[in-house]
Amino acid sequence: MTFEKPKKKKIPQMTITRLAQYLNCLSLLPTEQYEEISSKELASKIELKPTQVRQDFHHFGGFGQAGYRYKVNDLIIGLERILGLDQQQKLIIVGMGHLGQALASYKNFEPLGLNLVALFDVNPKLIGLSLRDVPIKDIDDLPAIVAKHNVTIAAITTPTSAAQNTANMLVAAGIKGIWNFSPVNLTTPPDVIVQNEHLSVGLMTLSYRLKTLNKQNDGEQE
Amino acid sequence: MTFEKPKKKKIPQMTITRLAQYLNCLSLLPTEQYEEISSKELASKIELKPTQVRQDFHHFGGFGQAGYRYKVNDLIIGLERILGLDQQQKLIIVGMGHLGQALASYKNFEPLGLNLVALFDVNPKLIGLSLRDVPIKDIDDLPAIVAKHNVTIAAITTPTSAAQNTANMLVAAGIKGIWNFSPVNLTTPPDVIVQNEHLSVGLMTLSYRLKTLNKQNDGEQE
DNA sequence: ACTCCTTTGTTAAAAAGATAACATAAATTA
DNA sequence: TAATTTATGTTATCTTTTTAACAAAGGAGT
Repeated sequence: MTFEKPKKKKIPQMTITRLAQYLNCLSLLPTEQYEEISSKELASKIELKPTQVRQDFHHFGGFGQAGYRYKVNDLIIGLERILGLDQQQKLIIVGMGHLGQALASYKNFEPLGLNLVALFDVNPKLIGLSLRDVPIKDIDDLPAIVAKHNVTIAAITTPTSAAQNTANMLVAAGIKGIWNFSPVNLTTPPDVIVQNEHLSVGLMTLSYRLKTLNKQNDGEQE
Repeated sequence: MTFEKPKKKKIPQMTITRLAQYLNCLSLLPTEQYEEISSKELASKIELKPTQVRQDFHHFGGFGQAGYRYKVNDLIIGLERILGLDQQQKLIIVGMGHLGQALASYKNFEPLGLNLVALFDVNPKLIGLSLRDVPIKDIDDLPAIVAKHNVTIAAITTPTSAAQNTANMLVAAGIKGIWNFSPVNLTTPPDVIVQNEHLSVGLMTLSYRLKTLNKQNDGEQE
């Protein structure tokens, strides 16, 4: 009912990840068809058990009441609030290679309350151009732009070799959260949050799961 | 010593993820400087405790012997083996938008034992071109190419609306592992493994962490 | 050669997380 | 209107995972 405060108890990291998954899943639902949804239905879409969903919600007091199913809209609003997506934040992307361009064209930032302010690169040929009306700036202008627009989040999509230097520059400019797409484990001050998006880790996990599945099916031959 | 079999005990999912992180981290080390590494050093790079590292390794019998530090090369080889990266596998990418191109230019596939065989798209203007000597093919040719080269893994980088159909096609073609970059929760048979790379989930997590950090610093006002 | 320090492997304890069981409440049907 | 079904909130139990403690083993220095 309240979905207000974590009540001083620690929220498990995995719960937060799942809340984000719930929200991602819910926002993809056709709104006409799904005005309401049960924990059972939602769980099945993410391959979880209904209890897990309810327990996750319970950390925040729950989002419905006994007997009713959840109202999808209430869930979305509540989850957005918990995840801090109700307050608009400013975002930049550093490194306009393929990956940076991919991110810049990503349409789902605005619905998440993220406002893409500027893009950065060192390549003079790119500087001055725009992607989706967002200008590509010289990396030297970064501190000024971050300060001017009060940017809090930055995505690093530079080559590996430039990642740590970029991070240093971002920290110096006052960035609070780094969304890191480089494989590097960045060194940053404790008050700066780094969210790693190490693609190779996902790929390795997939490889492992494939291998173990095969072993099971093959009767563990080697 | 043996790092051979999981000994019938279940390996925690998080352990696998960490093994991948260890490997990612180790492969970035300058080889001359780091011939050996201790659990303490490795742990600090990923912000873990040394015990965690040793416990993770212990599931596989360990990689060193008491008194010695780990030999980086032994670790790398052992981890690659556990993760199934020692056996070459074939990979394709479906969807040659920015993200697909980013993936295709990703240089770290080969070191992981992944062999990028072909790229696919529906856009006639792209078909026939090449990226890093890998040809872009018509999506209609997918089944034949998968069968011919014995491709096991496919990355989905299509638009959201095409993701499920693409998955269906991949499954029909005999793909065993799907590396899914679309936000959709795909429906697939149980013997097909889906590794989701839901970017928005990472972003939401970052947002949450930023919010809670601020709350702590602000003394939980609101 | 012996002691001290460092380091890993291993086992045991503690903490955390997921699952199940149960109480409560609304809607539907007889 | 009462009974049944379906649903969530909540608490308790059980399982998993992490952390700590300890034993074994090599290397360095005296």
